[in-house]
Amino acid sequence: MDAHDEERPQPKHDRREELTLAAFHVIARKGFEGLRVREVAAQVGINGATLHHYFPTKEDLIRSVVAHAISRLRTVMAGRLPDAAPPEQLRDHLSRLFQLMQEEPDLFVVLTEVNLRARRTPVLAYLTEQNSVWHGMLVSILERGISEKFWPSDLDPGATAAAIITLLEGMTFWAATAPDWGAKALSRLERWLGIA
Amino acid sequence: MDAHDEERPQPKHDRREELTLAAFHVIARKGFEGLRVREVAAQVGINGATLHHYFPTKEDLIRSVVAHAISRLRTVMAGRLPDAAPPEQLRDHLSRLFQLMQEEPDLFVVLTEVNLRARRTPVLAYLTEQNSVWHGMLVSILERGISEKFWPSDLDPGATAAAIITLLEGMTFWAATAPDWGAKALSRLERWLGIA
Amino acid sequence: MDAHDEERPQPKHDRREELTLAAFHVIARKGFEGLRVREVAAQVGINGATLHHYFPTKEDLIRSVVAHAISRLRTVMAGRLPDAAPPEQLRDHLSRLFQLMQEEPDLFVVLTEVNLRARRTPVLAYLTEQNSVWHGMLVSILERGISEKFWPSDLDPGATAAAIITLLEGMTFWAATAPDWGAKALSRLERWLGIA
Amino acid sequence: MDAHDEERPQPKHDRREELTLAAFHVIARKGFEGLRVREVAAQVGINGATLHHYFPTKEDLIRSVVAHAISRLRTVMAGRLPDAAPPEQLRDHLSRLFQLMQEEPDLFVVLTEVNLRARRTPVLAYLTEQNSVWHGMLVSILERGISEKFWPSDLDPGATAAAIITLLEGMTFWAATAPDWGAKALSRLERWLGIA
DNA sequence: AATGAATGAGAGTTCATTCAT
DNA sequence: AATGAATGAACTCTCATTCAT
Repeated sequence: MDAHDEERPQPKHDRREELTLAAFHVIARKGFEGLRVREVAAQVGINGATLHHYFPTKEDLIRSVVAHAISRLRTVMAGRLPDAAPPEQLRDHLSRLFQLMQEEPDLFVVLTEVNLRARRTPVLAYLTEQNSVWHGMLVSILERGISEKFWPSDLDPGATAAAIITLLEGMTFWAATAPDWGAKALSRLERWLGIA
Repeated sequence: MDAHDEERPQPKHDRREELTLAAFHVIARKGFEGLRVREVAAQVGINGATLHHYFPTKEDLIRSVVAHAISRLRTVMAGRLPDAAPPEQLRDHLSRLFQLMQEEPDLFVVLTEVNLRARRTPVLAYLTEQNSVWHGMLVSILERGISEKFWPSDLDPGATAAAIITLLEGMTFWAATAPDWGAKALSRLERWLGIA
Repeated sequence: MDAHDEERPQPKHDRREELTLAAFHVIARKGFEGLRVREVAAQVGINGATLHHYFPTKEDLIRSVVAHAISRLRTVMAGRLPDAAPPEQLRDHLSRLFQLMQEEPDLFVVLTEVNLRARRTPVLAYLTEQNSVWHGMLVSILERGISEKFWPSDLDPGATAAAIITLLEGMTFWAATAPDWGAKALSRLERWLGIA
Repeated sequence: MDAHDEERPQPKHDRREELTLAAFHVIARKGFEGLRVREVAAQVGINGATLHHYFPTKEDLIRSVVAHAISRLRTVMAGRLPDAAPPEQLRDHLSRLFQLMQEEPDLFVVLTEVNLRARRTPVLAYLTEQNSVWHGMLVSILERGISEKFWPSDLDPGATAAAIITLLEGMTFWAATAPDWGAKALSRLERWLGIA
C-alpha cells in the first residue's frame, strides 16, 4: 500500500541533487577541464537544455558541486567526542578524516581541483578560509591538551596544527595513487604527536 | 665558418624554450583549464599558427612544460653534500625545497596541476613514478642515519619518508596562500626529525 | 443567475487584454527583436506556458498587439466634426493626431515597428492598406474644401494628402526624440495648408 | 597582360566589405530580428566561424553595417553646388535624396531599422545627432535664401527645415511601398517652398 | 486555468588545427 | 620560419513550444 510511495520521494528536488552528484563525479574523473554540461545532463537522463532549468549557468552548477563537497567534508570534520581527552579527540579527528579519504577519494580529488581553482576564482575563495577554521579547531584541541599536561608546554600549537593540516592536505594526492603511503605517513604523524 | 655561428646561438631552439616558459606561466596563472595556444604564441610575439611549427599539437606543448617543470625540480632535488652526515643532508634537502617553494611558487602550482592531470592522462603518469625516486632517496638517507646511530632503530624509514613527502606535497597549496604556515609546519617537522 | 456574474466580469478575456498590453509595451521598449513571451507572461504574473493558453503561438500574440494598436489609432482618426467646414475638419484631424503622438508615443513606436515588419510578413500587410483608407479620407476632405472654394482649384488633392501623410509619418520618429521639432513641422504644414 | 590584375584588387580587405554588404542586405530583407551571422557568412561563401575572424562579435558586424549606411547617405547629402542660389541648392538637395530613395530603397529601410534601434542602443545614438547636422545645413540654406530675398522674411527657417526633414523621413516608409505617393508628396513640398 | 518540467532547434562564440602563400 | 585565412567540431545558452498533472 505504501509500495509506490517510495517511487518518488521528492519528485522535483531530486533533480538538482542528481545533477550536482553527476557533475561531482565528472569533475572527479575529468577535472574542471573536462566538465561538459551536456554530459552531466545525459548522465541523469535529461536533455542538455533542461539542465539550465535547474542551473541557469554552468557556474551555478559548479557552485552547487563545491557546496556539496564542502558540506560533505564538514559533516565529517564536525567536532565529536566533546567529553574525551584532547589526544583522544585528535586521534578521532585524524582517523575519521583518513577513513573518509579511503572511502571517498573522489571527494578529495574534487576538493583539490576546487582549491586550485579557488586561487583564480575569487567566488570560491571562501574555501580557503575554511582552512583557517580547521586550523583554529586543531589549535584549540592542542592548547587544551597542553594545559591539561597531555603535551609538553613547548609544543607550539599553531605550528603543530599547521603541520597536521599540511600533511593531511598532502595526503589528498596520495589517497588514490598510493594509499599505503598515506597510511604510513599518518601513523608516523600519530607517533610524533604521541597519540598512536 | 664558425664566425657567424655566434650571431645566433640557438636560432630556433630558443623559440621552443620561450614557448615552453610562456605556457608554463599561463598554466600557473590560469590552470590547464585556461591554457590557450594562441595566448602562449602571442606572449612570445608570434602567430598562433606558427606555434604549431614548434609543437605540432597542444599536447606536445604541454609535455614540454611538464618536462621543464620536472627538470627544474630535479635540479634542486639532486643529492648534494655527499660527504655530510645524514641529518645534515636531510636538513639541506628540506631547506632547499622550501626555498624553492618560496622563490618559485609557480613551479609547484604547475606541478600540482600536472599531478591532478596525471591521474587521467597516462602519458604524464611517469610523474608519479618520480615520487618513488624521491621516496627512495629519502629512505636511503634515513637508513644511513639509522645505521650511523643518528636516529633510533625503531624509526621506520619508509613511513618517515612518506610523511616527509606528504607534508611537503601538502605545502604546495600553502606556498601561495599562507607561506608562514608552511614555514611553521616545516620547522615542526624538523624538530620531530631532530634536525632543527 | 446573474448574481455571481458581477463577481468576475470578463474572467478570461481580461487576461488576453492584459497580455496584449504587456506585449505592446515590451515591443515599444525593446522592439520585435526583444520580445520574449516569457517576459510578457511574467509581467502579467503568469507562467510562460500559460500564455500559450491564450495565444497558442507567439505570432498570435503579435497579431493581437497589432490589432490593438490599429484600433487605438482608428479611434482617434475616425472622422469627427461632420458638419464643420473642411479646413476646420482638417485642422481638427491634424491636431488630434499630434496630440496622440504626444500622449502615447509608444503607440507610434509600435506602429513603426509593425510597418517595417509588414514589408516581410504578409499577414500584417493589411496595415499598409490602412494608409489607403487614410489617404482617401484626406482626399475627400480636400476635394470638398476645393469645391467649397476654401482651397484653390489647382491644389492637387492626391499629392497634398500624400504630403500630409508623409509628413505625419515622419513625425513618428521625432515624437520621442525631438518633440519640439515635430510641433514646428506641424505648424509649418498648417500654414502651408492655410489652416493655421 | 593585365587581365588577371583585376581578379583580386584587394586580396583580403574585400572580405570585410563583402560581409558588411551581405549583412546590410540581410537586414534590409529581414530586419535585425532576422540577422543570422551564419547566413551572412554563407552568402559570402565562408564558414560561419571565419566571420568571427573579421568581426569578433555580431555587434561589430552590425556597427560596420551602420557605418556603411551612414557613409553612403553622407556621400549624397554632402553639400554640392556651392555657388548656386539657395533655392537651386535646396532643389538639388531634395532631388538627390529622392533619387537615392528610388535607387537604393534598401538603404532607407536599413536606416529606419537603425533609427528604431538607436532608441535603445546608446552606441548608435550618434545617428540621431546626424539629424541635427542635417537640420543645421537646411537652416543655413534657408537663412541665406531669406537674406537674399528668395524667400519671405517671415519664413521660419527652423520650422521649415523641420518640416522638410520630417516629410523626407516619412517618405522612407513609402519608398518601397508606394513610390508614386512619395513623388507626389515631394512635388507638393517643392511647390510650397517655391522651388518647383 | 495553470504550472513545472522537458525538449529540439538553433544561436553566437571558441579553439586547435590546417593550408596556401 | 612565419602568417592570415579558413575550417569543423564542440560548447554554453536561449527560446517557443509541448505535455503530464
